[in-house]
Amino acid sequence: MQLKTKQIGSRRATLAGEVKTEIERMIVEGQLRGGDKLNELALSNAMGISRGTVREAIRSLADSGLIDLIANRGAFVHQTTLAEVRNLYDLRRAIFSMACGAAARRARAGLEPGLATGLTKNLEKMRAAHRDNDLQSYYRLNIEFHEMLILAAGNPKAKRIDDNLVKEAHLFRRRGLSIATNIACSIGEHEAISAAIAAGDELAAKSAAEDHIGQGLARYLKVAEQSSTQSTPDDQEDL
Amino acid sequence: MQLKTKQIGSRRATLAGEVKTEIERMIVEGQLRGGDKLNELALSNAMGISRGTVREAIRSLADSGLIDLIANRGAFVHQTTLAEVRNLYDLRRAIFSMACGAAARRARAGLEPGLATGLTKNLEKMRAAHRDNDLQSYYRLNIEFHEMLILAAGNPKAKRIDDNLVKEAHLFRRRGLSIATNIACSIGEHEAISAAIAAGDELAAKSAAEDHIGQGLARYLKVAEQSSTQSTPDDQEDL
DNA sequence: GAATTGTTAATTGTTGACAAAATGAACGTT
DNA sequence: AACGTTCATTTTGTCAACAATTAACAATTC
Repeated sequence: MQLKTKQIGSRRATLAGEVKTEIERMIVEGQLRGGDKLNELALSNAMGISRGTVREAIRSLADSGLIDLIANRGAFVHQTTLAEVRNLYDLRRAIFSMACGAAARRARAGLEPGLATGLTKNLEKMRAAHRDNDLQSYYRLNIEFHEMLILAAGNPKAKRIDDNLVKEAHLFRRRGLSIATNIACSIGEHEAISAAIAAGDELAAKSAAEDHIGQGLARYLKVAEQSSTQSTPDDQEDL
Repeated sequence: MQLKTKQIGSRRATLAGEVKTEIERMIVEGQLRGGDKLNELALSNAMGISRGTVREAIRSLADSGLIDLIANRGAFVHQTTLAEVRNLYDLRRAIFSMACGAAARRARAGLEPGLATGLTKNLEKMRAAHRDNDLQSYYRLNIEFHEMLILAAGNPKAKRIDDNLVKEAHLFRRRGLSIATNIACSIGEHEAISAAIAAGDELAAKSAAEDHIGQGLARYLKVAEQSSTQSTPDDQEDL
């Protein structure tokens, strides 16, 4: 008899870890914005815990790129510039291309059963979401598509890095906008990737992936450009 | 006249930061090996500082990939497996290729004056070091070559990620071996990269870079294979 | 003798207190 | 008004102590 009941209820591993994810959430969801200072005392009071624990959480978050640490002055939410966004996308393109190539290779070798069908199913749902104008589903499916691929590459580190890159890019000015506007521009690109994977064509998968991220940057820049010229009010809801 | 020279020489910003680099050094130089536990109390005693400071240093190091954190059990030096080495090299190839492409583009645009001559000078010295069998210089020049290129890409984040990847790959079994044996196999590859950069040929630079890292992995695996089959004693000195 | 259960020692998690540095306001001088 | 100085306040850096968890080992049961 093997009972794998590791955690009753929803006990936590450590407090600091919980605080870390909470701070990360606050940043990604826009509750904390680029340039904002993370006051240790204020945070610890707000959360009802000790300052040291908050400090530990901040430190463990610092290397991800979301937070800048300045000695004796504190921690600040990183302010991503346009130039950095380009650099982040360059990195992401390189990594995602590598991942899709690896995924194609592994699929061809039979190491990723269900990947091809998973991708096509995702595509169907995405077309449906587009037809129904269901932005929320579309957004979720888009993330799922990328996740399936980068997981299929069999390179956990690549996923971790990519996740961090996405989060950091997300910090540039008003996010959200790009999502709402870019809807449905990328289904064709997804189809190209999916087809290459299904065919087990590594090179085609790589170039389709590169193209996709490149187009994504172009769309992103276009929207960022627009929103910066017409002085939009702050938008904060997102998902 | 007072120019706010707060830190002359290499004075520290914070104690925890110093401890961090010290622990990192211990790991990279092999004083601490994969699987070893980082005992907070022992480290703090050895360094003559408080446990909390050591703890903070460990936490800030955890996300780099060098250290695994297990709740309530402590911190352990990450044990890199062969499969992980392959994955790390896949990532490194993607990133370095991207970087060399960007460097070529920027060089063509005149944004990186001195890059081409820097590379050729490095190559000359490297040939000399090879001729004289000066391993130490060769090793240093090799790092310098890569550094020049990844800096010329104008993507600081790429450099940070690449540095971490190298460190983590370094953790696989006995390092050092690969360095001693692989000497001088890669000058030709460096020449190809340098030529592509000088010509401002982005595509050629990318493929030369990919080839270089790919060959590097092949060499690495060959040596790792050898050393694992003949049960070598521990080697620890390195540089 | 092997496995399970108490019991104790070692280690990590968390907290509060003190020291050092930075911030900002009041103030005087030019 | 601009600039520097002083000084109180705020905030970060470091430390030592306490609580909670894990690991080691003896005691007990079958």
